[in-house]
Amino acid sequence: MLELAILGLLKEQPLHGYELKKRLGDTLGFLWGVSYGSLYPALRRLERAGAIEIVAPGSESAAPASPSAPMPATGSIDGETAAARLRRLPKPTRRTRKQYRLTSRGEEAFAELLTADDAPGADEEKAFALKFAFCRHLAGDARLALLERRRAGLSERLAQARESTPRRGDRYLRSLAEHRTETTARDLAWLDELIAAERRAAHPEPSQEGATAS
Amino acid sequence: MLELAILGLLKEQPLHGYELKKRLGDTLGFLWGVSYGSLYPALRRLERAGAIEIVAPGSESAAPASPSAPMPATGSIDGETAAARLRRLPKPTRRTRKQYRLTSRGEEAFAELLTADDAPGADEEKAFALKFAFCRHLAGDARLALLERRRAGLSERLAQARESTPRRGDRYLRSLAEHRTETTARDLAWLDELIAAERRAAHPEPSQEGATAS
DNA sequence: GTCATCATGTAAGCCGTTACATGATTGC
DNA sequence: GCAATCATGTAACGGCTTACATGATGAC
Repeated sequence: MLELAILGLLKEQPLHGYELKKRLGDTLGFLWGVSYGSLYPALRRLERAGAIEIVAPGSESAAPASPSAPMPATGSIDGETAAARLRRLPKPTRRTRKQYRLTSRGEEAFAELLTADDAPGADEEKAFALKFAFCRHLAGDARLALLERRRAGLSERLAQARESTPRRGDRYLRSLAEHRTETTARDLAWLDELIAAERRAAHPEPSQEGATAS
Repeated sequence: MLELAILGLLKEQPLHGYELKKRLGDTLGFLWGVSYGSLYPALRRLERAGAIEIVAPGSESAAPASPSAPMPATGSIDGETAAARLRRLPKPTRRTRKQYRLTSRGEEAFAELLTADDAPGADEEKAFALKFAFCRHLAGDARLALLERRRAGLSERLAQARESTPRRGDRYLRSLAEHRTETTARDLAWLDELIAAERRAAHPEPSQEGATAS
């Protein structure tokens, strides 16, 4: 899971650990928080596995123009602090940091992780969310497969819930189960929309008028 | 977490590990699956801590009439198998099993776990769901406090999401974030209903007609 | 006597966490 | 020089999983 996230972010641009952690919390933050204690070991694992490599420290200036956030996006900071922050712009010449870049092996690994359907149970939720967050890197059919696999899982869960839920337990437990069932149903509806959109994108506008058959 | 679930189930009736696991998957199954590898060690921990104790093997027949599922609830089993299953009814005289029962220390521990507000982050979701599932054992005000703590957490999360979500990322990431925001909003609405219901139950029908002031 | 089920447990490992230790760079 | 921030790492531990090992009981 963590490795998928790392590879996904590094695919966009080379980063060092510290920055990586910030991005992780920044763009995928709503999924989960990563700590250095797991991030750095993960980076070393990935490096040993040949999925990522350290960018030669000399080629730092060769990096392409930063694709996002040229300004620090001053959120709720008072003017003074913001000004101070602008004054000490990073001046990107830190020597000790290790910039990592995805290798071609890493690209493969990323694609595999993104395509693999991991065993059900466990974090299914998070696993799907993470894959979905990166699914722009998938081909149309693979993306559709991902969505439909998830759809199948949710659908089964919903069926089970509908079958065994309503009776058992006290009023709180029932309310909880009911709420969860509703949530699952909504997730399913969301997925259906996504799938429909993908289908539309795949073969655009096959019917101008007339037959609406399957 | 696991300990709370165990104590909660044992509060209702004495059970042995194997049965406990079944109940866990049965009534709380939608929360998570427990394996023997964690269940049995947990039972030993709880026993050593004095929260539960083994029921004297002689007093087995003293158990009250089984409160639920007098029939095995034959789901999708063909007639033959079902009949066979009925024929070999448990005849509850297994010698090797260890029936556990909650002690008064266990009652206290359960109450504490149910009342404690565990540090944010982590599984917040599951932690709340579990507590809520057992919240019939709480006094009205404590239950209200639980709901309101959760409400506060969700509310903050929603605010954060609304602030930082909409811009960043590609269309998939945005769709995901949006869907999650909606889900959070619905969770919040659900909680509001629950809280309102609790309030109504606490001081019932203060207004017959006229003033609807706060 | 053999198989399925009931029942309890241990060992190894995964995946992450917190807390701690260290050091470079920069602003003041 | 001092503090804040940037940056990397290690150690210890937590909680849970899978896989394995063991054995009692009852149906046939």
